[in-house]
This record gives sequence, C-alpha cells and structure tokens, in this order.
Amino acid sequence: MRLNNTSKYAIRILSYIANNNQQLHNAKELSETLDIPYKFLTKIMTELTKSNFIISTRGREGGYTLSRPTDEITIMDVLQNFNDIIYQKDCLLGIGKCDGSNKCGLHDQWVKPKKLIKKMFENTTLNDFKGSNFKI
Amino acid sequence: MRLNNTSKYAIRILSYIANNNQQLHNAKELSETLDIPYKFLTKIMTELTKSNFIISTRGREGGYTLSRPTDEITIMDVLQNFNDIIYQKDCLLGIGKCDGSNKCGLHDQWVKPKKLIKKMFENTTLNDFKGSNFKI
DNA sequence: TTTAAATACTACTAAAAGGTAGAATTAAAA
DNA sequence: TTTTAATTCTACCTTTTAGTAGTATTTAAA
Repeated sequence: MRLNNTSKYAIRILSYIANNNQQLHNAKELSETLDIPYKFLTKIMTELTKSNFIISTRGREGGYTLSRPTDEITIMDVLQNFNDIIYQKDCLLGIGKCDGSNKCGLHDQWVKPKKLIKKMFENTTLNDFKGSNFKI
Repeated sequence: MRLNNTSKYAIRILSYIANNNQQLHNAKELSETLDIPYKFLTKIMTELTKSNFIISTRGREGGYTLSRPTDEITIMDVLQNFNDIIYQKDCLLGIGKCDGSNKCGLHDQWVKPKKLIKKMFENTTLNDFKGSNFKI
C-alpha cells in the first residue's frame, strides 16, 4: 500500500521544478538537490520528456523545464504515467473486477477511502507545492 | 498504490476459513477453491501458522483452522504481519518521516485519506466476511 | 573548429516480490 | 507395521522494480 519509487521521484522532481520555474534545471543539479541517483534521474527525465511533462534542451547549457503551467499537471497525471494508480474497479483483493453487484468482502468498506484518495490525487496540482515550507 | 499479493492471498484464505469455520481445511482444498498456486499457498500457510493466525494439524487428515475467534482478527493484523501497512509517519513521497512540523508537499492532503484507510483496516475483522454474497 | 557540458540511447546488474521443486517429517488409516 | 496423505523445510527459479555503466548525440562557449 505505497507508491513505487519512480512515481515518488517523478512527483518530487516535477514539484521542485514547479517551485523554481522560469529556470532551466540540469540533471546534475536535480540529482544533487533531490538526492536521487544521477543515472536513475536521467532515465526518469527522459520518460517525463517523452510523456510531455517536461521539455528538454540538449547540448551544453541544456536542461529541463515544465511543458505546461503548474496548475495543469495533477498528481494523478503523474501516477497514471507511471502506472501507479488505483482504477475504480480494481479489486482490493485482486479477484478480477469489483463493483456493487459483483464484489469482494472488502468492497463496501473500500469505497470511501478509495474515493478520497482519487479525489486527492486529482485535485492536487504542481501549483500546490509552491512555497518553501515543504521538504523536497 | 496497491496491496502485495501475499497480503491479498492471506486475507482471502483467512476470510474463507472464517466463513467455513469449525472444519479443518487442507492445502489442496484451499488452493483449488481460492485459485492460489499450491506451493505458494503452503508457504503462506506456514507463515500464518508461525505468526499464530492459524493452527495447523500435521499428518494424514491434517489441515488448518483459525487460532482465534473471527472477530479477533483484523485486516490490519494481517497486513502488519506481511509488512504491508502505511505507518502514520511514513512519508507518501519517501522523504523520511513526515508530520505536522516537518512535512512534504502532499502531507496535508494525505492526512484524511490515510486516516480513513487506517480506520477501515482496523475496524474490519474476519467476522465481516461472513455471508455468501462475496467473491472468494 | 575544437572542446566541454549537457541530454539520450542501449544494455546491463542488483534487489525484492512472486512462485516452484523436491525431500523430510508427521500421524492416521489400511 | 506399512502406506498414504497431510504439513514443513530448504533451496531454488522467474518476474518486476530499482539502479548503474558506457557510449552516442547535441549544442554553445572558448
């Protein structure tokens, strides 16, 4: 019941850039600031570039920026990209699909928490990370 | 953001036994009924026996029963046993520990959903799986 | 125009989770 | 007392996730 490392790193990277927007950030800086292994970070950056969260500039003086305004990137978008979300009908116990008429023993209890989680991920954007009182 | 397979299987096994209590269930029956690979199931059963959720009887005509009344085993107990829970201070983004005074950018939004999840796992016992209208 | 500093690509290694194989042990039925 | 059917133990294999290595490509500064 936790996020995978790639998602966690991606969220932290994007929110850090959001918080220091209008600049180009290179992999070395991001890796050192966020304490993410350099080679793993560059791999994630390339994925984020391909999936259009990030625009990269190659060559000397290159680096990364956000591709869109900070309020147009939700946490849900990021998790979706790294295949780390709970789909509405995913059965918590892994017994196929789960809904009102065909449900596992935890289905009813799971409805509310699941909704709240979904809402949280959908309603939180990179904009919500602005401000300096957060760990990075 | 999902449970690991071992936890899922363990919950399904325990709740099935809870629902057919007062009998001895052997590994072959459980494996076939719940569609869990036999060898993996026996491994989980041995763990459940060692951690005192299950009492096993060895030898011919042996099998498994619950070690306690169904209302004394919560889902949280099971998840705890397979190291699959969210601890209160675990940071959702993996930046060490997280609390009111030292928090990540998702901390505040995460408080409510996390509480609901915890409550759900703590308040649901094997007793809640009784009845035949659930997938197994 | 060469060099330096950046991203991107390909391929690999390491660790964790999921799952399997086979033999040892146990205990009741035959 | 032998056989059969059950759990348990030890060791392994497979897949997925996490992370690393090295080289190729790109581009601006020197």
